[in-house]
Amino acid sequence: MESGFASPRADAFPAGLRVLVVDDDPTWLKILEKMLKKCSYEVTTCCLARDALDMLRERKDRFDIVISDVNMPDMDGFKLLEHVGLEMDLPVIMMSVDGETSRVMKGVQHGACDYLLKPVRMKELRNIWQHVFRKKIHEVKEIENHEIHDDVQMMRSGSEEFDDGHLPSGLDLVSPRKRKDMENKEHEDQELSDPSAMKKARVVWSVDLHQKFVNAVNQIGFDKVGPKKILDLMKVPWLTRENVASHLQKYRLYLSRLQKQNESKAPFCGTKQSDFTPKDTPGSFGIENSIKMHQNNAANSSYGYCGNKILLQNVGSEIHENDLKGIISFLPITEPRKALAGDVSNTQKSSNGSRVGLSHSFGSLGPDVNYPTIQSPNCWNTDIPVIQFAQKAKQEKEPYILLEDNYMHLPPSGPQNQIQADGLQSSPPINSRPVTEKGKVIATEIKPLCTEYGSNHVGDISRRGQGINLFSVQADKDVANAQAFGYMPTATGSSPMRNQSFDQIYINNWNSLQPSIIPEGGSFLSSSHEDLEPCSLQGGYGYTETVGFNNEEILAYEHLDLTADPPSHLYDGLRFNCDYPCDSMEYPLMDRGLFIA
DNA sequence: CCCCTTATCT
DNA sequence: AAGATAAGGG
Repeated sequence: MESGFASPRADAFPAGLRVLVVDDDPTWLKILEKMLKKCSYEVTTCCLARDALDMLRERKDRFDIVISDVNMPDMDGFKLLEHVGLEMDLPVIMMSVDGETSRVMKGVQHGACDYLLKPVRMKELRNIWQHVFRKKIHEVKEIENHEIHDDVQMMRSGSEEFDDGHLPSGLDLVSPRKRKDMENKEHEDQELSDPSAMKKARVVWSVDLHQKFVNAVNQIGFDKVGPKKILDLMKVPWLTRENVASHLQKYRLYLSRLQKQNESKAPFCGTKQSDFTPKDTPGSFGIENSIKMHQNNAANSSYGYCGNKILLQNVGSEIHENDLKGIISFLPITEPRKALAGDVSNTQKSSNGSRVGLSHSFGSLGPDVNYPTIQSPNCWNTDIPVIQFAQKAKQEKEPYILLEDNYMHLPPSGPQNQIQADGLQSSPPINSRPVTEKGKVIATEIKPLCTEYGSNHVGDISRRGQGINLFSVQADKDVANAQAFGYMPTATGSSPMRNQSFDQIYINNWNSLQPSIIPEGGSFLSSSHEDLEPCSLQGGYGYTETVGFNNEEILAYEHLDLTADPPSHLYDGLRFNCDYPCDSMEYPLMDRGLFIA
């Protein structure tokens, strides 16, 4: 299904939304451009309405939305609006300094989908995608009336387009459901014309999304998190505070559940892996077991919140371990490097009665990372993480927003999973030393990922911070990613993983990051991973660089006075140091899991 | 108000 | 179970 919205990264919608800004005042242009870019939109500016019109005429599909000032010398904004409305089907947002009702009305009458008052606020811009989205829904619904689709089926059948992680073109954000008949049409139309009446599509917290979330949480600091802050840091325009709040609630819930689990099992930990095993919903793929093992093992390689805490601490924040309410506090401080994978069963058995087994593994983070490998042949699939979600989506009755490519990747059937999984699995982890425990689990030791910085930072983290099992199925993919990344800088060239599966993982992963890395360039897709590679390495691991930026700065920018240009260095700094990709790379090994238990 | 948390609903 | 929404509090 084609979409009018040909954003490079449909799954990252609305990142990459192509906005044309028209304003005769260059200062405003600049401000708006920056603000819009901060929303991860792709911005084109134009100070002449005529030029704008020309551009639009030249290629109607070059933009998703137009924002135009009302008062312009060469052409009245309304005129432009009229033309655009007439000649192309683009949502247009008008703006002006005054909010005179008649003007606004005129704008709306002429077909403006919105009317903004200057100074325009970030919030408003962040939201403009909705107009595109709305239009998109219209289209989808229209199509729906003619074709019968099962959404999941559709996704699957079209999976070739999606599998490569390249634009599935379009807002498959709305999963179209089967349409009964025309009876509903009126209802639908009503929905369409009145978005407020429309059932909101649920946000699916995909791996990537959750990753952003966790990164944000980490950045903020555990004791200081709040939905709003997280939202701001995540820089996902379409996300609402409520979304985040809800997710946060679940996240906390999950963590506390985890804690309890750990508390009760810890004394005996190591004695029974299965005790750790959460009750997974039985699945038809037969991967449940491995997943469980994953989770268990993953516990050993996930560092939860603490990492960042400690990082912050290192940078001067006054954070004490007990600040990590219930998250870290329940875990004892462990000596680093004490436990290697090889010792796992050992250490666990000899645990001193306080979840040491778990902690030990954490302790090994810095230099030695316990890395969960999967034995089951069909569970090592980059795409598998989605399964839970995908299944859910399948049975879900309401429209789902499938925001990340992961869902698109879902292979049609088990076998395919297996194939990929096998492929992946056959590539042994780097420097790995597999250790079997109870004949089920293979724990693999991984050497320091990034020794240069690892000793400084990660080392610290591991030393003091013990984590929680934030991993689930999804985590494994991410661990893999982390490893892939981690190894990049110091790769000795002998990494088989890199050869075989790195690219795939890497690309998959980066695809979803792209919008935030290249908000400016315009050519999302053209950026191959070669382009990205350096970025991931330098920016990704530049802990010291990124740490300097914090919320306040971001906010400062956001509240930037309109008369003044935002300091470009700051802006750039934000973009390159603080944006998601870099952030997310800061702690490549941490917090990469979803908390689906 | 705005934001956060908790409870409840779907 | 995962997310939305309502309710209550600072």
